[in-house]
This record gives sequence, C-alpha cells and structure tokens, in this order.
Amino acid sequence: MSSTPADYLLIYQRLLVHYGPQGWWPGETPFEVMVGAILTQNTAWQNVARAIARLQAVGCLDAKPILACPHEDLAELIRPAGYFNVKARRLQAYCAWYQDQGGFDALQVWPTATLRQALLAVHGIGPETADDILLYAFARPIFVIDAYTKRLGARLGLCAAKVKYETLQADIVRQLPLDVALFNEYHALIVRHSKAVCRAKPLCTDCCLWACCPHGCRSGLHYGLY
DNA sequence: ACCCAGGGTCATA
DNA sequence: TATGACCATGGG
Repeated sequence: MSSTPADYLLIYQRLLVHYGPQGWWPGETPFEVMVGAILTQNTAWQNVARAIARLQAVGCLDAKPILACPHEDLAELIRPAGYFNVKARRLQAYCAWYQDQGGFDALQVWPTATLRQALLAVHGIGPETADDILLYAFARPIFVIDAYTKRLGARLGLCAAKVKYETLQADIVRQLPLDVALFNEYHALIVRHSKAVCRAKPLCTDCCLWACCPHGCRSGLHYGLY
C-alpha cells in the first residue's frame, strides 16, 4: 500500500489527456458553489442542480433569504436534492455562520488553515464539503478527497481501502505541485473517470490508467475496477 | 425491485 | 477509535 513519488501526478496527466479539462465547479458565484457543496452530499448532481434552480427562481440563492425562509418552505424548495430536512438545517447553519463572519470578502482574507477549521466547526460541514468550499469557492490549494478518490487509490494499490481522509489527502498532495488549477481539475477528472468507467466494465487495458497500475493488470484481479 | 449518488451527524461499544 | 442507523430524491 505505498506509492512511488510520482504515481498521483502520472494519474492526473493521463486522466487530463484522456478526458480533457472538466471546467469545474458548475456554479456562477462562490455562494452558489457553497450551496452546491452542501446539497450534493451523497447526492447525484442533477438533483442538486434542480434544487439550486428552484432556489434561484424564488430569489432564495443568497444567505439572507435562506435565513429568512421558514424551515418547511426551504425544505420544500430543495426537495429534489434529497435529505431535504437535514440539508435545510445545514444550509441555514452555514448561512448563519457565513453572515456572522461578514460574507465572502471578509472570509477571503483568512489563512487557509484557519478557514478550514472554522468550516469544519459549522454543523453539517465535514472534511469533503469543507474542502469543496475551500478549493472551488475560495480558490485555495486544498485537494478534495471523496469516495471515488479512495476507491481509485485502493484499486491501484496506492492506499488502504479504509484510509483516513487527511492521510490520503496528505499523501496525494505530497506528490503534486501546490496548484489550485491542478487540484481543481484533478478532483473533477477523478469524478468523471469514475462515472465513465465504473459501470461500463471495460477490459483493464482499455482503461486510460492501465499503464499506471503497478500490478500491470495481468491477473484479472483489477478487471473493470478503475 | 434493487443499487447508488460529488457525506455528515449522532448514538453506541 | 470504529462501526451502524439515519436522512430521501431520482436515474440506471
């Protein structure tokens, strides 16, 4: 379960060549990115897009109206995103914190480590959601780990299947230049690759990561697993 | 009918 | 520290 110093950079290069730039995050403003990061928790993006459109349609895509909105009404608005009661509460908790701190312009000048700690202290914001916000809304060089990233690393034999979030994050970042644009693209590419390949069950040698697999994909053990 | 989605909280051992 | 229940819609 170890990687040579350039494995994750090589994987990035091959994904980028194969799929091209993904242009993440889908969202017009930093605040919309933050809302999307919360709504997409364990949820398909298409459903999140519906929920965001509904918020937009009633002028509720901002901290103040979200806080002013009764829980029942907010839950109904974001219903397509699933877990609507849970997420309505999380959205309001986030907006309360966001507004208390003075909004984007005030938070923008916080050191990254301080900002991450503060985000994690908000109800409903865990490591992945915090890092989504840091990378895609605040443009900080923070690498986002998700279930796809863990599965990819584990199946390539680069990390343990149950590796801790911060452990894998540190291992990957150590192999990459500290570049916001690269981190942005890499996470999006991993999501794209995982969707494209996982259900298709291609032969291992059809996968664009074949040459990166330290096992060489000879045994069939990794058949269709990328 | 079943599985899974760009997770996190809370209670329990 | 580490499991497990729970949250809920929509697409394949």
